[in-house]
Amino acid sequence: MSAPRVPDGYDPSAFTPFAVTVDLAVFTVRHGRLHVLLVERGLEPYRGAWALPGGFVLPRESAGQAARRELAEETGLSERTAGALHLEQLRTYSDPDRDPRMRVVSVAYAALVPDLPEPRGGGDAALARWTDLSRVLRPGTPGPSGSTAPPADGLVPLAFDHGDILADAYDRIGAKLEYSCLATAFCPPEFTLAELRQVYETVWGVELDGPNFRRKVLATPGFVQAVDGPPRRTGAPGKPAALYRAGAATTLHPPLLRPEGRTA
Amino acid sequence: MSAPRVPDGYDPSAFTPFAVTVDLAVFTVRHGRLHVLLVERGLEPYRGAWALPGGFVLPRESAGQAARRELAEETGLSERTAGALHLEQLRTYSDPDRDPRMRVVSVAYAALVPDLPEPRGGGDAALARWTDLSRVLRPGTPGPSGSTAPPADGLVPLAFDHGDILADAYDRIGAKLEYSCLATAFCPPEFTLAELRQVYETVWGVELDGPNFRRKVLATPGFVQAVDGPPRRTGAPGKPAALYRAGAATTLHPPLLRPEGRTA
DNA sequence: ACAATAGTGTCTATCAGACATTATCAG
DNA sequence: CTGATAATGTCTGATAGACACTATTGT
Repeated sequence: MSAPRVPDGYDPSAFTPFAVTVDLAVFTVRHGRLHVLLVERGLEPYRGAWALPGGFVLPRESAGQAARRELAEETGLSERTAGALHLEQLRTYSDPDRDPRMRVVSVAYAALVPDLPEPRGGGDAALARWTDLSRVLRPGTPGPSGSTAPPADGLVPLAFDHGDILADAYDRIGAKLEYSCLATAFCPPEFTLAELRQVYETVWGVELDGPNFRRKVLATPGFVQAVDGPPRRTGAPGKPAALYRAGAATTLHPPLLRPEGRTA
Repeated sequence: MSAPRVPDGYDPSAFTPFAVTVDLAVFTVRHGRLHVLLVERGLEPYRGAWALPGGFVLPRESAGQAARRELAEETGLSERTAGALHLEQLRTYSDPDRDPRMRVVSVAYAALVPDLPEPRGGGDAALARWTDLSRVLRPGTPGPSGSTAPPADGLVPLAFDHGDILADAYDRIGAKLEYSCLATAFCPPEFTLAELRQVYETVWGVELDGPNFRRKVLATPGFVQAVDGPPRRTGAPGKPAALYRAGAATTLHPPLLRPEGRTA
């Protein structure tokens, strides 16, 4: 609760001080594979290990504002551009021992961005790299496994409990694709239905039927919006595809369920 | 992030100290209506106003542990009994001005409990009351409205941003009923399908067709599990109903969508 | 011409919703 | 018997998935 509702006589200022940070799981689709933005740690502990980008919440900031600021810093984008990206609070991690130095609770956010150039911002962003998710996470990972991720097989281990956070984030966006218009956040402002379909296929790791996907998407009012301009594009063989923009809708009714009921 | 990944030379101990609390939105179904557990504040600010139960996270506790401890205290149940109740992290509220006295971030949890006796625990629980949700929240509330809830029409205003938290919690459980087995958490250990159906009807505010509901629930493996004992119950007229227990499944595939696509 | 991709049309098994029917209780 | 509730069965319109087919491009 905001105000400690405590028995009268209790000292309301006797609270335990915590540090509060935000951690970001920034996803994008590159070359048909899901990637996540990671930074290399320059300080102990976990020096040299990979971690999710993030940082402290400042004295006059909400966690959401801190997350958006960090997102702009780490991607090297302007605050204005980063402000348009999809950012969503995931959950908060508060295990007393998640940071060996002090008591830190971290509010995790998931961000979805279209395919961006390699991060080349100043300062922190210089250490940031897009990493293929399969190098960090096994697709079949049960998600919120026990505590800090164990050094699994060929995977790159992440600092702190960031492996757990990343697994949770991956689960969440996979589930949200089913009942929200979120997939458009992975696409550039104008996109083809094939590109949109590939977002689903990449995140879910399945193949979808083109015609059926088209029918479903176009039947959902407000999901996408046709661009009337010249209906062509790309220099590849095949019939040119029509372009669409993200529509006004935010949720899908009914949902676009992934094949084989695996929500786990 | 857990560890501040900051430029070398920055002092990692120069973090802003926050107080961290948990707030609980505890729901139950009483007399066919959705109720929420509220406490009356005995201290300023918002003295005498109603608020969600909650309290500080202790030095060696996770937020989840704190939420479970508070749940036990406020409901007057034993830690053991409360440990079996459904408790789920909602999101974290961190507006810098959400508490006028100091910087407090609060991790909100939603708890679902079967119909319990009026809370009569010691201390804090003495101030707790089950309150009909319609006295606090308009069903058509857009949920995460702007900032702290304005003094709406005939509604009881809540302290701090607890009106927003409660609206978010209500949205969440309504949505979760669609794709999870959560509804059984509102029921006693053994329940009839009519009781389970009434949970959906109460939370969604709709009427469902009995036979179709039955068909759908029984067709979902692991949702409910028949109790082989005497298939009777209650002293009311009508054919006695068979009893069921919650099954092993946790998610529903495919989901049980509420009528009239209103997820908003 | 051929391969490749976009888009249209069709068929079918399945499912949700509506509702009739039967079974079993209390009074 | 009457009213109420549980449980079963039936029908129908909508939908998802599979897939054939046409249209338009690059090579």
